[in-house]
Amino acid sequence: MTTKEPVLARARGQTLTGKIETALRLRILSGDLPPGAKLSLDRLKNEYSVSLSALREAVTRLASDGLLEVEEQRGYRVAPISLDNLAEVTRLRMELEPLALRQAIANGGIDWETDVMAALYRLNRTGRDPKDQESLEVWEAAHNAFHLTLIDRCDMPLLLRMCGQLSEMYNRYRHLFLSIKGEQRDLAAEHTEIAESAVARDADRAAALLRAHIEKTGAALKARLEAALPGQER
Amino acid sequence: MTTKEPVLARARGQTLTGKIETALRLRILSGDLPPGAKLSLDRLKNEYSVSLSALREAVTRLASDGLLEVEEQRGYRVAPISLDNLAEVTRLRMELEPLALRQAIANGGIDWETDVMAALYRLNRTGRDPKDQESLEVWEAAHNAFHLTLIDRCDMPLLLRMCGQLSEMYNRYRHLFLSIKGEQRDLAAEHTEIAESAVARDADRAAALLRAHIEKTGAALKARLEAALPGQER
DNA sequence: TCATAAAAACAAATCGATTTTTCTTCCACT
DNA sequence: AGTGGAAGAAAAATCGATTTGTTTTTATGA
Repeated sequence: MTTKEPVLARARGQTLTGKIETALRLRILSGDLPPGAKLSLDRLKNEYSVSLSALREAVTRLASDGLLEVEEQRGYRVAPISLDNLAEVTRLRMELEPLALRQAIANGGIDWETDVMAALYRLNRTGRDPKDQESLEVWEAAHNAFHLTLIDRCDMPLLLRMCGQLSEMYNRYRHLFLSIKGEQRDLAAEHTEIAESAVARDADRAAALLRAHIEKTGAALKARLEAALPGQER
Repeated sequence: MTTKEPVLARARGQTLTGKIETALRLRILSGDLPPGAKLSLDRLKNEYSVSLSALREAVTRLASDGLLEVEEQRGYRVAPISLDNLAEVTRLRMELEPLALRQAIANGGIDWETDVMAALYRLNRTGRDPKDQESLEVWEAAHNAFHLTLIDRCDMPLLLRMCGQLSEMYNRYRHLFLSIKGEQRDLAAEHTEIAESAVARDADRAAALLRAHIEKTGAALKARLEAALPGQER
């Protein structure tokens, strides 16, 4: 549970609704609002000191991003998690991100190549200290930026939006279930290979590597989730 | 421009917001609210005799479905159309629907087969009379139902939502630019082939046929759109 | 004791009015 | 004439209160 004033004040230049949306989004992605939890609009309204109208619009937007589920006349709840859902998100990312990457390789020029290598450099130079919450956030930001930079030049707004939403759901699972300790992979090597194939215009190889990268992360998450949700059937 | 009372009264059991959403959605898809048009919330509020809160939530939902675009502090406008957008929608449908179809073929049993053949039968028995607006609507409903039935059993809610949104955008282009007169294709034969391959569990063939089917429609629409938007560059 | 139904409590949906922001017009000044 | 900017108008965002619908509780009859 976070305090309210700082969170709302931080995001400037936006509309109030946008600020609340951002604040709630962070709480959902971080697990502060756990999967399946019912949202009391009344309570949130007081917590953030806003009117129902603003709050209502914020949760409507979050629902459309798949972070909340809405039952008419019965309120909102945080989107539940499940093995099925994780499998679908993984599967769709495996299809869509390589598609976007191929297009980006076709469209991108020297600027794009530069951006990719820059994002890779920053990511590989960013350390993760399991004990330091802030370093984890910085690493995640760099990781997200790297994946986005790879595909950003695909020039397909709808596809980018889909990939963005899927990544967001993915990050929630990662926050909830993936501690760094268990990681046995050389992530840096994987990222570097992907970036270098992409910049070298080897679309087939880059797409295959990206697909495998997503699949591996998905498998790791699945293992953790299975351990955390014992007895639940597919 | 439609009258208000009947439209809102027709959709029962829903929340008021839901009714407005449905009414506006129809007007956008039919072209009654043309691409790029600015929405005056004030005018719509009076037109439908509802409060701003309800209307606001309705347009927020439509925006999240990609039918409206929102600029903060500056209002909503109907999503514009373009060759680029049409190309992206076509491309994504070509990727996603076959993916869903393969999964449906893997998952579906005798019930699914039956549903597919039933939807095919209804579609092929539904005539289109260019002069009769109602017959066009009936045909379109049958057509949508057929495509949805094909992939419904993929058991991937996120994927189905994406396909649904893309189809919706597609149907808008069809309404705006595709008269039946120019159609030189044997649509019934295409649909029949797809359905029969699917039911016969020939996933590769069914997916390829569906992909080609979408591509052909996309090409036809592109030609019409190019004719209608002269001088506009890709 | 259980089932049923009325009623009280609670929460979501809607409303009308107010505040804030953006857009437009018009005037002063160079 | 052209630029800058202030005043007014229009539109979006927000608010607090009311209405409508859902859930829970309690009382009644079999």
